[in-house]
Amino acid sequence: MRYSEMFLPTGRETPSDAEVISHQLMLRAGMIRKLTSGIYSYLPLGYRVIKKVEQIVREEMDRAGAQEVFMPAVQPAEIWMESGRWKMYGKELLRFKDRNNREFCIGPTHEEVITEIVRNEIQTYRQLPKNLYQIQTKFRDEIRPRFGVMRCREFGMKDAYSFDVDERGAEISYGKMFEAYTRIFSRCGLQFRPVEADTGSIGGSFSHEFLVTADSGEDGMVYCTSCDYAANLEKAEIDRPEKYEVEESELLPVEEVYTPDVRTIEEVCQFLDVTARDVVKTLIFVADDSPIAVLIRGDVEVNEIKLRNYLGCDSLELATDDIVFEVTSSPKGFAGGIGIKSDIIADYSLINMKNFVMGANKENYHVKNCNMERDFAVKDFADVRMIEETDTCPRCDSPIKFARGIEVGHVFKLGTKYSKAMKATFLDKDGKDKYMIMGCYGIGIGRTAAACIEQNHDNDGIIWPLSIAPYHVIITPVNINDEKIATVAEKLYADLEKRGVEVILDDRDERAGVKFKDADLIGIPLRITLGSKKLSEGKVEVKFRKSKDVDEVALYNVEDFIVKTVHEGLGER
RNA sequence: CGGGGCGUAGCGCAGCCUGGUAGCGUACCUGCCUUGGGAGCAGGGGGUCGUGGGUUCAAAUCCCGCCGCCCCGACCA
Repeated sequence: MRYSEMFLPTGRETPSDAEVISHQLMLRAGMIRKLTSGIYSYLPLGYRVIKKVEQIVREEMDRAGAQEVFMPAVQPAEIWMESGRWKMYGKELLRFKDRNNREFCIGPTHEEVITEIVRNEIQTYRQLPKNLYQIQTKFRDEIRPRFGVMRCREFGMKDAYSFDVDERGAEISYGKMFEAYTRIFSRCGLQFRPVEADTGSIGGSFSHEFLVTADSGEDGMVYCTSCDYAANLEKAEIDRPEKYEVEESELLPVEEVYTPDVRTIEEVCQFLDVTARDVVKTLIFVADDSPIAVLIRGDVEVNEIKLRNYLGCDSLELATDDIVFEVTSSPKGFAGGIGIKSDIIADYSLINMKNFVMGANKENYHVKNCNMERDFAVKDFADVRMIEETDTCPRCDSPIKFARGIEVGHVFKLGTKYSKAMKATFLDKDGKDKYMIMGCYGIGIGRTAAACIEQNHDNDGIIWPLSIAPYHVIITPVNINDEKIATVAEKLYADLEKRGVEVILDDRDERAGVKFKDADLIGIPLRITLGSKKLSEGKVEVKFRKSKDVDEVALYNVEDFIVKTVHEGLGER
């Protein structure tokens, strides 16, 4: 395409409302424009990238045996009521009524629709397994959209759904998707890591997130320095410690101490001259309307996801001040295990604690030398804390490390959650009706492109890998008014297009510097610079955006050189 | 939903405190000049100052309501 004819509004200035680098660069490179909060248009350059990502996704999904479908964005409330999610999904589900006052939503995901299709059309095990996918616009009314296209409300997503006759089959389907995802993100030129993840509101038995490593990522992950264990921070397990008796620390008598206005762990430590490891903090939660006390060592944090999973509750939140008063008979800051009016769950971190400090359930008092069993009863011990960098790998006990990442893909083994709720059954070999075992698999398309920019940019702009670059090559004639240069540029442009190379001819009557800046900003992997001096020697320059290397190539050879470089870069032939 | 900030030309911002002809940079148009990393000079076009009301002789500026956007938190495949 001729640059002069393109709709490519690039900008020199960084838009003030863009926080992360990918958002800034997508705006500056004329890839996207915001319509309203969390809702973006893709301009031609951006849409070309999206289509490249989609194409890679299609090829790898098809290779893995999945088939593409296209489902409605607008969905009737009935199927969501059937699955139980009309109530569960909350405000993120955008709901509305049609002219007949019937309720609808805009699909944030398509488990209900696909299950509705499959249950009607599949009767026997002979028709299974099946894996169906689509690439479609989703809508999730995010509480706070941010980071441009990375966390927005309307976004393009590939979602796939597998249906199997048994657990074993479902695991094979899951494995195929896992492999396909690995290929997809590799082909997109991303550095990523699959990590064990929580299943969240989608539900199901286990899942992996594919996180693109980036400091700007919203997800924390932990990985083992020795084995291949890696998990989302909110999922990362912590082993139950061995119980051991320490001889010299015999149980001391309980002692109530006056601690006026001493509420936080920090204040308690200072006031009583102890460390946070000697203190137990007591948090009151409300799980599905009933209060529960969680005891945990003072220096570590409660992992609410783990707690929610352990309790098996739908809603979980920290108790309000009045509920705290009801349960502990004291204002916030003095809660403890002794005499509390609720069940107590103790984190594993308490197992070896003796003679610890705790709130007294009495305003302005704490208790020293508390001990479990002797002083109060714990209903159960559980792993409900956030992992720390000083912990060790739950699999092999080696040191672990933390990193941040952008979630670009998520695979779930759903089991029968939806097939049961929506009665998706098939007739098995033994003549009995059985529920299909499902899996679901998502990839955020726009987010994948944004993640790629987070990982591949420099001060001058984006650095696309060839596989998803909007164009492979940009031809930059230093002076379009120089007839010789213009002629060569035109011929090279036509020849490269003929060979199937995606090429921009920067035929604008601009100074060279302007063209260079734009070429760098939009991140085209290869630039052919045509200047009069080199041209008179029969040479042109080929500049590599990523390495900044410049190759001098003979004019007669440049077409082949480019074709070869592009093919090699795309991993062809 | 709680807290904070912002809304003035396509973009980035000043002006507001202390009311009195709406400005700067950039981008855009015309001409000259220039042509290997966002040149220079001259001339020019473009703004209901988010919106509704109030105060005032007079409101971008002061007061009240509303809307939008951004940030922090809570929340979230």
